[in-house]
Amino acid sequence: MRQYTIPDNEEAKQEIKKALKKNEMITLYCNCSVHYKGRAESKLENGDRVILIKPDKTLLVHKPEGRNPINWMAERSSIKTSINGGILELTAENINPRESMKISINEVHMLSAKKMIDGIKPKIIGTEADMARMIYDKPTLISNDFIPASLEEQTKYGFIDVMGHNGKGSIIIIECKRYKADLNTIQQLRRYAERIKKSKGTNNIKGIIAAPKITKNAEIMAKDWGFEFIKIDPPKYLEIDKARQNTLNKY
Amino acid sequence: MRQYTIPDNEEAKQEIKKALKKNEMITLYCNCSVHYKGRAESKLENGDRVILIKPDKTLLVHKPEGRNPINWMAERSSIKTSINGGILELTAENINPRESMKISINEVHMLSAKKMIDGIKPKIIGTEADMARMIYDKPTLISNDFIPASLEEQTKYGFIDVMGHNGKGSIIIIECKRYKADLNTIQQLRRYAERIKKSKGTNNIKGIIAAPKITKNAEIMAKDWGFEFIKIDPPKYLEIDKARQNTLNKY
DNA sequence: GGGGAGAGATGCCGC
DNA sequence: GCGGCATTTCTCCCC
Repeated sequence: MRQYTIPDNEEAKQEIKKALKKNEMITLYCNCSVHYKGRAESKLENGDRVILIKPDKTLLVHKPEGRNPINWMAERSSIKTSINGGILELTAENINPRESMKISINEVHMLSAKKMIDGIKPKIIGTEADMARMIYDKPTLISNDFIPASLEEQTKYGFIDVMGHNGKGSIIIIECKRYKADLNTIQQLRRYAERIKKSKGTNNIKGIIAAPKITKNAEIMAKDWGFEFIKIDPPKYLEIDKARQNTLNKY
Repeated sequence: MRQYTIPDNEEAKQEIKKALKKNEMITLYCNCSVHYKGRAESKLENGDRVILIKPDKTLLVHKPEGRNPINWMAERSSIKTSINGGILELTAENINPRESMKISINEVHMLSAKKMIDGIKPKIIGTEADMARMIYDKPTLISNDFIPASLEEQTKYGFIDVMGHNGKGSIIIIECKRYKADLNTIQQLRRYAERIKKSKGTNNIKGIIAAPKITKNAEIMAKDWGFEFIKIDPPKYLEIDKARQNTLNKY
């Protein structure tokens, strides 16, 4: 762990070089301007920022507000340091997509660098895939005659969250949304329905939207296309655990 | 600017409290685990992380890789500190959407805090809106008879990038994409076209996709629906400046 | 605040 | 690599 408060730019440059070489996590508090050119072009005038350079050479420029970096470079960027007329310059380059960034630092308020280890991945529950699994495991959430057949089925035109039938010749396809179904959701379902109609040569297809909420316009469009909206919340921890247990108990 | 290397947890707690009160930008290098519950549920086991707490009370937990935080809380979160069995705990709460986070910190490797000022917003060029403006200013990019009428217009049919006609009774609607048009793009255009057909009672509508690239399937679907794909790149700095100058010169 | 759509979206998985 | 799509998406803008 190395820390420097208000180093002069030459000292900062040396420390950054060292830390980059060692693949350390680098944090800079500074006043800087940023130019980016690549997928678009952007110019950010002088202001106070926090710069994060990660061991994988992801570069983030953060303002004092907001969740997202105001500028960034994707991982594996090639980062160089130099001093030009007293200004500390960081340049970063990427190929594919071709992009470059120049950060002009007037003053470094603070610099820290440290080796970091973290191979841990988070467990997340309550995603759309979890919803689909819940419905697959408990089809009565949809209807008493729903018989699920496949989960997250890959078709050429996208994957269908849950697919099945009603035992009376109707194919049932379900699109899950973890928050709110919108126009896009209906279009998605419509695209699947059209593909199946075409490939199976049947009109006997029932489309279902499973979500906790739906926008007004999406509801109208769903009705227009004969789709049904069923209010279903994404699962919580315990329900998931129970469902998994049930699945395990079956075998 | 205050910096502390390997403070004990009690000292770290006091400093964090102070910095929170002063709305400073706080950075923590630490080993911690994270629990999140709200829009979903997640659990992240112990590892080395960088925690950023912004003056607007956005909280970010960053791993040594990747552009996005592995866990976060939206701005205005209410953050509290405590020590429990030697573990430094940060809890954050938000209402609307209801969410909470608990970070359990084993050891603080480094802590820094500083007041930051930055009201600057970036200028970005090369967005979809820039593309639409470019086409509006130079309609021959589309065809020799295209007469643009509206730009980025909120119609009751939706948000149509560029809309116009060909002087011979055909309505022309253009959907721009700054990178690659996909199935979604076609569906979007299709939705607009359908709504206009319905409300104007005409079939004389030409849909155009303007983008540098298009996916294979999107191209097939576009042909199915009689839409035309025109390869157009988003504008660069100089072209934009020229276009703006032209627009200015007109008035 | 809801609804709709873009973003320098990112990230994941399947082919 | 492309393609399709979810995301604790975020962010902006309009109604």
